[in-house]
Amino acid sequence: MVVRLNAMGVTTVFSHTLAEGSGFTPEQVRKDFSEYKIRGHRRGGYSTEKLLSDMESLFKRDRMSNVILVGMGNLGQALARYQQLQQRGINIVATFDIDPYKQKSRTEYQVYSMDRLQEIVERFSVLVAIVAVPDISAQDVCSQLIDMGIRGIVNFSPVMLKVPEFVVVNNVSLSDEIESVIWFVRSLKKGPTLYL
Amino acid sequence: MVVRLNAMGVTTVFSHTLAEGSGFTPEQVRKDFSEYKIRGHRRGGYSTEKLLSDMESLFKRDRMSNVILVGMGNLGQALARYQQLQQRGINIVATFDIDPYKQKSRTEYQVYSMDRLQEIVERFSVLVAIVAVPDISAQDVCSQLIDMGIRGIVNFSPVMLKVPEFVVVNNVSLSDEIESVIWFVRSLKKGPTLYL
DNA sequence: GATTTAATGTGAAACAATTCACAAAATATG
DNA sequence: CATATTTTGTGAATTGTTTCACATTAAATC
Repeated sequence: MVVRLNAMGVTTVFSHTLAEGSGFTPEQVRKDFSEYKIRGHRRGGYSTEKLLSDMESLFKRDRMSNVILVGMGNLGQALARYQQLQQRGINIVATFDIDPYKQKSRTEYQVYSMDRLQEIVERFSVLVAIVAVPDISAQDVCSQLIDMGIRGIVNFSPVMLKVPEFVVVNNVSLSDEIESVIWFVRSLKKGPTLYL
Repeated sequence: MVVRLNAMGVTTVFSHTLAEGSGFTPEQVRKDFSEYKIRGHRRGGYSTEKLLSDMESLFKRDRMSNVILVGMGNLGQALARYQQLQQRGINIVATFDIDPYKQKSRTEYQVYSMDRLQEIVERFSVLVAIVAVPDISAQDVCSQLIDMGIRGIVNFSPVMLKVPEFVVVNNVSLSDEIESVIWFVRSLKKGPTLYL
């Protein structure tokens, strides 16, 4: 958003502008900026240029993050072709699948077989992996990854991965996201957060 | 999870079992069940069979929910082929795209052009739509959908949709999910929740 | 059948997040 | 240059969520 504004030639933004565009309240925006020592001007708002550089260093978007993608089924392939990741500084250095036929896929990426994992993780010192494999193999793949040095996992499979506490896991469930909207629409009030 | 346990012949579960498998604490599980009047037995835990039927009626998974999918790019196609949705009672009744060539896609779904929207939303009384179109067309598509009676939107585009208050929107950003893991791994402490 | 054990169910306490309210600063206006 | 206006920055109040602690129940054991 700030990128767009800056590109449009806007030099300053106000907390309420950012809030409207991002779904937060102006107070939340200011509190969060404040906590990370990002300062604005009393009356002139925030400078888009300064904001951009502050946020780049804060999120460390200045250098690209190398990640690997394991599992080249439907979702894996979609992620591999997903433009936005590059723009956000997320660089998929390699993709993997047990099935060598997935190599035929229409992705520009080469799909490696699992036995090349070690080599590539080491070569690019990759710390984060995206797991988009079927549930049955998720835990197995996950354990392998951790052994090879992976310390962060974005898990698209619907199983709770068992990991040591020094590994961070983010579980993303597309079904849950859709189901929660269905729930809201049907009941028009807040439902339980629990999906088993 | 409960489905699997029940299929395996397990007749009772404890709150701590469910907690471990789902990433919540036992207290959270019990509180949530309690709020929705799902009762267990003071020593025998919860009956999987009863749980299953209670949850089905609670989430209204007993009948299928009809949704439509707009935008058959990479992500759209992946979602259209995503098995898990069916299992969760989410039924994609039709898919749409402005580009008629997307009809050639390897999906079993027919891809309709946008002018069939009205007809199909009405015919199947669809209330929820999944939006996986490029950012530039997101707001436009969204407004059309609402005019046609859609009341819930799962938004995969990176723009904040402007909607009337009777419409519920769930914004899902795959980049954010990945970036947050990168953040955690790099800093090993909690970062800001704000991504602009 | 008395006692121990293992679980639920739920108030109360602790903690976290959000909103409110307003002083301080900087610009704009007359 | 005095006054009004706009916006930040942040304590204080509110609201929401998670954890704790324990009474209650039912089964298991002795």
